Amino acid sequence: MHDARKDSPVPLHTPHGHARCEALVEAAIQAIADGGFEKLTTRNVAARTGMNIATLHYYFATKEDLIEATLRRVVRELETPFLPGAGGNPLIELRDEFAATFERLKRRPEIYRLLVELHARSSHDPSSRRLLAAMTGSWNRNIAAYLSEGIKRGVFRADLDVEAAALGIMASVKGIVMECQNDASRIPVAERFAAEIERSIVASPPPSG
Amino acid sequence: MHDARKDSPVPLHTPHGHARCEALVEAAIQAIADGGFEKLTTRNVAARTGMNIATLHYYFATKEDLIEATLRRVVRELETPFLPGAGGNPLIELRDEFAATFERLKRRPEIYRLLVELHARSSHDPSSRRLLAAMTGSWNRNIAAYLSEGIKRGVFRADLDVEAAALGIMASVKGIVMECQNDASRIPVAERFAAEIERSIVASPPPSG
Amino acid sequence: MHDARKDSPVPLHTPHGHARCEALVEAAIQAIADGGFEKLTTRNVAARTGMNIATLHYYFATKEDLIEATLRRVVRELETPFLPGAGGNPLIELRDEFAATFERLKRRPEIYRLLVELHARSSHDPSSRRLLAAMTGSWNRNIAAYLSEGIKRGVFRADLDVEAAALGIMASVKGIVMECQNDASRIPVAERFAAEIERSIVASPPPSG
Amino acid sequence: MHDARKDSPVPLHTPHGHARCEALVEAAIQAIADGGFEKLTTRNVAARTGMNIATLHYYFATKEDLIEATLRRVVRELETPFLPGAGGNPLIELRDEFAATFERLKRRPEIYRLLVELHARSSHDPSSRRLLAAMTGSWNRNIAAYLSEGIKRGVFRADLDVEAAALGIMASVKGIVMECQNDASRIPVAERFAAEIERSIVASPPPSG
DNA sequence: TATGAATGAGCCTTCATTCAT
DNA sequence: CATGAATGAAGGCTCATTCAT
Repeated sequence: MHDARKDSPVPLHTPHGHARCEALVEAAIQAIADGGFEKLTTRNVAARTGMNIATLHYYFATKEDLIEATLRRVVRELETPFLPGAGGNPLIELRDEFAATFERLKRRPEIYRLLVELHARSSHDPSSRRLLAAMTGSWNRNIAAYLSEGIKRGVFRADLDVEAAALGIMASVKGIVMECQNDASRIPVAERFAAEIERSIVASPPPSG
Repeated sequence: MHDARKDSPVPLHTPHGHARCEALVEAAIQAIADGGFEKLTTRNVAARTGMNIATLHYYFATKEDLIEATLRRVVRELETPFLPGAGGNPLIELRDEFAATFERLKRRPEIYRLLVELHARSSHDPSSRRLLAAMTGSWNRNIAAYLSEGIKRGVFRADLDVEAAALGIMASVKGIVMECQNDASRIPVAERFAAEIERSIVASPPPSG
Repeated sequence: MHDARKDSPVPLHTPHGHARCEALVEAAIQAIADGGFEKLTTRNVAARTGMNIATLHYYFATKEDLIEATLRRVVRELETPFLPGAGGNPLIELRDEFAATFERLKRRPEIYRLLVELHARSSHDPSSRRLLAAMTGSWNRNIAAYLSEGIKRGVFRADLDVEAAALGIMASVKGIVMECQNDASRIPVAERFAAEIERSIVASPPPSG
Repeated sequence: MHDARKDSPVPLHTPHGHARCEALVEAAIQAIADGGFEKLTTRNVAARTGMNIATLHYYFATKEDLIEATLRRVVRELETPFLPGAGGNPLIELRDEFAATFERLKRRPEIYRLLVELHARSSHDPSSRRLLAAMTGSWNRNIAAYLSEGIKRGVFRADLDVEAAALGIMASVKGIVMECQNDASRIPVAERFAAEIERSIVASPPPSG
């Protein structure tokens, strides 16, 4: 969709240069997580890496470039490896969906902070909107794919509204993130909610007997 | 629920003064909706109301004061009138919950833009966090209350995990908002998802026959 | 020199109005003593008296007017009542000169803070310069007068350089003020210095015998 | 005596940078001399050097930093080189004390304007107070040292109250400055006063014959 | 490749002053 | 007389960006 790895405007000849870009992006993630976009200054980011502001601008010509690279990095990190291929079990995939969310919420909350910031930003920044749309679109397709597959296999309810359910799963994940972001103690409750969603999607066992 | 109208630091003697404060807050809402907190400048807000920057500062001593008043206003506007009193029908209330969301999403999307910004901001701003926590807490209690009432009346499933369901409903609402904010065409799909949630909560009709 | 009591631009019909002017001037003295001219704001002064800024401007059209009135008040307060008339004893007057300084340094240090501010200000403000010149001039004449009188009476050394001594006494007073302003513990030492000045001016007792 | 050259918060790598700091400090001296602290604005100082305001802030992070450096510079310039070493003649040193004052009063009056401002400021600014106290303390010790030395050598009166005399000399110098600052024509008179002080300190010649 | 130095633009805030009531 | 409301003009400071080295 985008012309590949346009993260840095500078041709990164050396691996050293690549590493510095990564460091800057990671610093930007932390900076935004710490204080939102308002507090994101090139000085701050550069300082976090021990680099000079001018050096930062050498790698990212403009602040906007750095932000784009940062958000792209967030999105990449968020792309859970769905491999709904051959032997993929749709139910497992659904569970993984939620499990990955909860896991990341505990281990790398910054990413979700940025996800919320990305949503906020997408309302007024076309570039962010495109990025988010791309991410949401592919995520949505993945979910729809394994839901369909699950229905075909009889794992999920036959009367499932796939489109609505796909949106619902994404919405639930995002909503859970918002609900738990500032209060980790709500995670267990959210996990019970996730389990309930699964149950409501899974096909009723055939009446035994 | 909130401790009085401390929105403005200036004792508002006249209704005229009150109106100007309102105008400033509304302008701030639009400004944030248009460009996020990054673009929220006192100049911008003042200009939108035709006032002088100094006049803005006459009503709100600091930018932070204006932001607080603005977020408080958003929260107030978001407090859907739950009237779970006497004849309140829990199922209707649940439907109203979603209906109000969809309605506002169409008619006054700015408020939800700000809700997302509020979530983003709450990660690093204690004042926002408190405000959001207060709002979420009271919302959560309201939902839990009508879920319990519904169970008692036999409208909702007897085995419902009230706590998880309450969180789930809030998460769904927020998730739907995020999903539909930049793409109104997704609203109908989201409505189908909302209907599905209702169904999964409502008690199964007794097997006829 | 100045056309009398031009302290307030408003004809003070009522004693009430006069009292408020006084209050404002006193508040200004305190404000300047507390934070120098830099911190002298009309708001601050008005607040100290419980008045509105607009009320202050009713009595003193401009900030400059208030400052002038304030400095004039300081000068007036500083004019020690020299009454070198009839029975005036020049030596007593000299002692009173220093005594009054030390007394005021303890009891009303604000006035000397303002005196130093007045000197600082006189370097760049013509109005202050004129005021200070007038004060210094009359003070100088007074001192010279009683020095001359004292010489005539044989109380002071006959070979005294009156002009230099008059300047010296003023300089000493001002210098003592600067030396003791921030360190009251130096006052006793300064008093010994003052006594020494007296001694060096007084006529040597005729060689007895 | 002062703890290093912390005048600028920026590590001055180049002599060029050092020169610009000097230029800014000198411009600040002129600005304060011209209009007092009230007229001291970063814009004004920057303009006097032809620099940008942002450039000023590159060298001095805050206005306060610039002021401190400026006052420190004044103090440094005021520290007359007393070299009371081996062959130092106490009487010469006393004369130099006054001579240096009169000389500077003619050649570089700005410095004394700032000295008066420093005294005014020291009443309310702790940093200025400390600086002034340090300067006064070391000056006082120097004077006391050569007075004592002079007494020991029989140059000065044996019954001299060293402490009081030291304070008196400082006070006289400061008072002379205040007296002559706006009226250079008074300098000759002040010089006669200074000569008188010398005389009153010097030991009486032994009665000849 | 890296950085010290520099800057134009802009931001939040304060201030003296005015004016209708 | 007195004051609430309003404002034009600054003032201190920050920021993204540039450029010579």
